[in-house]
Amino acid sequence: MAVSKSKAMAEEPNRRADIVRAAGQLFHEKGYPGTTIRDIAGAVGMRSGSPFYHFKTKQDMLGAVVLEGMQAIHEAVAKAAASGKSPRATFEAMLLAHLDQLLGEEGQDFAATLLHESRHLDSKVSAEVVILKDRYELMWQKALKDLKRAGLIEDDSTVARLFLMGMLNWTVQWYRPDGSKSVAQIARQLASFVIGNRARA
Amino acid sequence: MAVSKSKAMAEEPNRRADIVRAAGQLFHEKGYPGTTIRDIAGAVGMRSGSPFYHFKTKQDMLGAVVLEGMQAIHEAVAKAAASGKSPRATFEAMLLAHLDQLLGEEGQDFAATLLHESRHLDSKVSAEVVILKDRYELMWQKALKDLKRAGLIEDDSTVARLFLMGMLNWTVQWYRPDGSKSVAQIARQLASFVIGNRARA
DNA sequence: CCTACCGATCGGTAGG
DNA sequence: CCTACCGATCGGTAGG
Repeated sequence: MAVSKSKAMAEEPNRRADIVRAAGQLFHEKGYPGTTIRDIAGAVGMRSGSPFYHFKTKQDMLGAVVLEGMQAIHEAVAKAAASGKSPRATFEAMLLAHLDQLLGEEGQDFAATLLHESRHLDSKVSAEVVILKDRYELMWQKALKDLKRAGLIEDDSTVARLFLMGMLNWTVQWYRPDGSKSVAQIARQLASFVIGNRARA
Repeated sequence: MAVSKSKAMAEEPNRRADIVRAAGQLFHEKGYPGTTIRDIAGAVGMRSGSPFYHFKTKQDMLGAVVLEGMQAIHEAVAKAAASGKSPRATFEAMLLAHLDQLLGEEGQDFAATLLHESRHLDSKVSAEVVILKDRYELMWQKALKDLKRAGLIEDDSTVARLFLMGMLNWTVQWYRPDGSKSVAQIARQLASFVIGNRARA
């Protein structure tokens, strides 16, 4: 609650952002149709009619969550992809970035909602998401191509990329923050699983 | 089953089974909370109150779908596991069995609903499903152990099994029956992806 | 952002 | 399995 001084971070209460965060959490937990406006309002201390001051419809809330998740995960992974390290180190950094968005504390539910609730989007936002997703997947396809060129994997096909996405995205189903594995450990193990240990330092 | 004599297949209209099938399809398409009793009733040509002649609650319908899916996929994979072939061939047969249940025409939506809508189960059926799932996953853990013992993979840990489950179960998100890959091709490619081609005939 | 409310739809039931 | 219906809840709105 540092309101005055350098109100850089804990800014004046951004209620819209609060709603998006609460909606993301609830959409992830209970699914989009299983979440009510009253759930969301309650989670941010509002009455049931008030979220509509910030969003026109429930659909728009889903759109905001999904688009925010898409942007965040793309940005994080793109940064890792451009880090200029070796193919293996770059790949591992990308894995970590993706998992961190998906499982970490920050964008957690944005990305998870993106992956599992996108089918409930209406056509307008949906079309936008498809484009962004294609662009995102291209980054991974390129990463696989680099790994193959370096002789670290054998298969850099589209299906191989989908296998990889499956391993990454399925973590949502089993990862627990209080479990025995950290996100970084999982990323490392996944890299080894895909590449093997031939090039292991 | 096997009621009278030879009217084995196109039996007297089994309305309960019709409801389970329709419910599975709809739960998979629109999610459990997004599916209404009226949707299900409509899909089998009933009025909205009639499904309750066969099931006490909507929850019970979900339970029936999920349990049926669990049983079917377990049975199919157990059979493949016991085929007595080489570790690699057995593994590939198990992959195919799992994918066939998940993506094939038969139990299609049962298994898919199982994977994605189980969180909406109430505690009673949920507990039962957890037990069955553990038993199912044990089969896979054993398959990985056999592969490692045969020198075909390096990592047979729990997390490795979860990676594998991710690759398998994520196919629901992208597989299309009219696409360029058959289920059998995907199973084969997945085996190669995990094992590599060292032992390839 | 709240109060007060609307029409629509939901899961489920009684009675046949 | 249908007809007819119930109370509860839903997404959304008007008016302040």
